[in-house]
Amino acid sequence: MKYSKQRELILKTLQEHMVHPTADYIYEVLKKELPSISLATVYRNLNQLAENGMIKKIEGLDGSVHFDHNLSKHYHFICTKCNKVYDVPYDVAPDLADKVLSQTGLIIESYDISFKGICPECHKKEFH
Amino acid sequence: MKYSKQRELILKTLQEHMVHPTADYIYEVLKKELPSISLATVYRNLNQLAENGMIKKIEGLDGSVHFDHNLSKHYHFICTKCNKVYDVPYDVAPDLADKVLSQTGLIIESYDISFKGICPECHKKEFH
DNA sequence: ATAATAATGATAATGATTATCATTTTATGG
DNA sequence: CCATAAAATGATAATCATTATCATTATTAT
Repeated sequence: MKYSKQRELILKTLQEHMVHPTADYIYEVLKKELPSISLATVYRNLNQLAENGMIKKIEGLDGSVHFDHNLSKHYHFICTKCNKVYDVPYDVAPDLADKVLSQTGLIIESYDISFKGICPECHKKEFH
Repeated sequence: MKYSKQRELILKTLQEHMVHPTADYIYEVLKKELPSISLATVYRNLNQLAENGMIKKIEGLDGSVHFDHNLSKHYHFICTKCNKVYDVPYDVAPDLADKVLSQTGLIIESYDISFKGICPECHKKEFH
């Protein structure tokens, strides 16, 4: 993997955004800094970074794809109102791979939990 | 929701297939029984059934969407080779909603776990 | 039976992602 | 430090799953 300014900027942008952005969101943000950047380059690099384990891909409720720079073990909470993604600490369900192995014999490489509910922000809005 | 033969057949087909089929797979199967059926009808009804809680939508690894007639609580194992979906029993991780609530304050409506790994079938093929 | 409502089939439209390809950038090694 | 090979880019066309549209048909309740 050869260095490129675009890839560096994409990774930096992902790390600076606490939300878990989509490819298109990163593209829109980066256009301000590097107007010549192409949407294809953003997709290419996000996928490449994910394949190399430098970032993670998350699937949203509505089928939307988000990216996460946080490599430490954790899960995700997706708001059913606004589709935003939040982190949930790993220790709510540690070592599930071992449990699955002993109960089913399946060898687990990785797993992800997506919790669904209404986030505090949207919950607030419900009551103005 | 009004009765229709198409919806009944779609639900029946889903129930008869142990795999968790995609909309297109169901369409291909049903065409043999009811050649006049339209792909749009299959999509429409699967979504409608899912909205009414009669079946469940699952997101695959590659972004593909599968449907599941099994409403009892359980999780999913997705093979990273063949993308097939298998069931994992609920009791490998029961009552996570309560744990998340007490640790984060987030109110969980539902959650799904997708385990990833290589399924026994693909594992066999690796060594012929 | 009839009127109201919902569902269908066919197809066009959408939207996100990927493929293509000529050009440019990066790494390397003589 | 140039020359070459390999990889990355930007622009855009292509793809593919899903959704929207709409005229027609089927279902339900009165």
